[in-house]
Amino acid sequence: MVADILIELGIEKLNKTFTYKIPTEYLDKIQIGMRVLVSFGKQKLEGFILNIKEYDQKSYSYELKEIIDLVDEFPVLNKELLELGKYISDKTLCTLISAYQVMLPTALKARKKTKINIKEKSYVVLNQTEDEVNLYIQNNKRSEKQNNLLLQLLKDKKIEKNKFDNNVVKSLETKGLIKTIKEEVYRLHNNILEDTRKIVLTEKQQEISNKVITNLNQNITYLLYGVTGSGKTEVYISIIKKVLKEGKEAIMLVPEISLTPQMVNRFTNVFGSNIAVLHSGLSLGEKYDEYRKILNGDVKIVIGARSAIFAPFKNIGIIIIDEEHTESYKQDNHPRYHAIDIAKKRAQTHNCPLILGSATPSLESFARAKKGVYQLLELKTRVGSSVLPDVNIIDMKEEIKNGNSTFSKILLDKIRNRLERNEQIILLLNRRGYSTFITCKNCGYTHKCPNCDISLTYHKTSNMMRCHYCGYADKKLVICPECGSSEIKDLGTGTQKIEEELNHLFSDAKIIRMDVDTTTKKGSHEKIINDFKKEKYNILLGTQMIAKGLDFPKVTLVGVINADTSLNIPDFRSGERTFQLLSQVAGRAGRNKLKGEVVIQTFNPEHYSIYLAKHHDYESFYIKEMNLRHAMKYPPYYFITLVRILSKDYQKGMEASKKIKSYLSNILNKNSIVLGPTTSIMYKINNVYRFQCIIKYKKDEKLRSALLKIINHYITNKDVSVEIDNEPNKL
DNA sequence: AGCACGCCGACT
DNA sequence: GTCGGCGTGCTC
Repeated sequence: MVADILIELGIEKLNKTFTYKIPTEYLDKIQIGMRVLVSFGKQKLEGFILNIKEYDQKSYSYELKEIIDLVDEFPVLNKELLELGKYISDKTLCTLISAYQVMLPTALKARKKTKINIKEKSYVVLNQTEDEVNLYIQNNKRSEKQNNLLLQLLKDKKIEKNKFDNNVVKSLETKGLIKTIKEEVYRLHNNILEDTRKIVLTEKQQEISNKVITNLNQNITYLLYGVTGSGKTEVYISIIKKVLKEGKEAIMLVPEISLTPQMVNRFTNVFGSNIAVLHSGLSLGEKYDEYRKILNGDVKIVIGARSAIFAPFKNIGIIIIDEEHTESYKQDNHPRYHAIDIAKKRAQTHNCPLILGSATPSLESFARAKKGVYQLLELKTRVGSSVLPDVNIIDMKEEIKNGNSTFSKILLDKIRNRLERNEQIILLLNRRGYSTFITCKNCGYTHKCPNCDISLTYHKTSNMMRCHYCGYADKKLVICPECGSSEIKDLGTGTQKIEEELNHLFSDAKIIRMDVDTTTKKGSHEKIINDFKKEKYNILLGTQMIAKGLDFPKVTLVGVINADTSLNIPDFRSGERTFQLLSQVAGRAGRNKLKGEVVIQTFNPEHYSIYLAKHHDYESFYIKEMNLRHAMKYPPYYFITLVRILSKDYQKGMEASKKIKSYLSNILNKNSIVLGPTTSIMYKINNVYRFQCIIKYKKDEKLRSALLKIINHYITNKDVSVEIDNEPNKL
């Protein structure tokens, strides 16, 4: 027998299998989906077995090598995952091996290095019958310690080995009375906090839950559109309960950022330790163990970020994707899969429902719901006595005239007022660092990154200028290198600067800042949230990471310092992003009995993304934005594929881009549109120039093969590389 | 990815 | 003459 092996190397040229002979001693153990060790050229590599077949000698003109070793006892890729990998590689135009690798935790990837072990604990158990042991104890009056161990073992059957003196254990072992066994232990345990809050569903929540529950054996995609604070989680819990009762399993995705212990705790309260949690904060060993809990059938629920969609359950009863509009559900590096897409595929294979939940669904999803592709479920009101907060929009053009720059008078008054009442405040500024850029007042020179050609951001704490794209850092300029002037000014405002101003304005207030710079250490994110919740601080100031899912009952004021930062990004989704962001932060205010208020500062008060967020009016926003998308031929009316061309050489990159453009325009359908080539918004990152062509199409059966041709053509080109991004998040 | 083969420049 | 540069091609 021989086996077709897919080698661990993730390059296009090796996107095929190699055949190896199976040594007879492995014949009864070997299975498709297992990892094996093979010699490949001069090197030893791991690979996945994709096929096992009879050895037909005449179909090979060369001598086949033998498999060196089996890596696994059981397949790491089951039938479903093997198929799913093909789907991913087909959809995202990646190699099959990278599709398989992305589905697995590091411990189970085919890779010669990284070995992550199963953690084991040693226990001692009796090695003879109870009668024999009792008899021994009778006759062994001299050794009290040995007798104690045996007596305890008679009672408890199994005891951790290190609880006893090693000499005692050893001597009993040599006498054959006890033996040591090893058992797997998981590195992570859900610490279940007792929470007596009983979940009582509102009438509306119950209705929605029932609707889904009555169709649990159908592959329906639901869009659960529920305003912030409407209690979507309670609905999820009630549905999962039913799914477990039916003996099936549940996958729930939440954005990485809202995957906090508090969030998980709401589930452990109901489901105990029946949950595996998967997120990027875990160590490789911990991730492996959470994964093994699923494999071993020890849990029926998995809660996690994007990659949890690959949880190897065998009998999925429901898939839930909360905050479905979240960008990070799409992986932004190769292979660029979208978790919603994978979820649909898996829900189909398991013939189960998929629920997409959001207060601000992506236009694509809402459009599908309107068309009836998804079934729309709505939660229009908040739970209990809490109501949606009042939103004030402040025109900063007016404020500037009155001499107020970063803070409007109204926002300052309201902050002061909350501080007096001892209520909490959240302030959002979508830009980290101290100032956005530094300019010479005399000649207009701006300090830019030499690798990426974008303005460096001043970080006051380290007194350095930093590039937020490549990490380049430089000392702050004192003298302009162009004209020698010392009239250097910092413009634009980052979170650091706001923090400083707030400290100055409200010297009694305790302020905590949360952005990428203060949350790099493991657990720091968690600590900030906890401390704020415990009211150790009055004001939480942060970037968009504070917008999602957090629930602080004492917050009655949310301020958006500059709503325009996300609006001014040249991307067709910037309006949608702004609306979502404003709605999400506004949703942080007044989540309890205390009424909340929101202040949005902007230079574009007349922009629909801003004034419609004031009225929490998603539907009007949807209509307005859809008209625009229709007129401009953007999603959801058209599909978009981005072809990105990368080169260290500007000229070569541009030339290749032009060739690609003309090739595509010629070969694609007449009603498909090819835009470009242009330089990307970030036109140079880390000294690599970036160009792009955008393809807009409704249906184009020639697109796939055309893209494959382009990829294959540029594999051999050492100066130019090409990336394809289907349905890109960002242009 | 790594490693061998191969064909041109400056060196003990 | 040869050591070594890295371009090209192959790995069951």
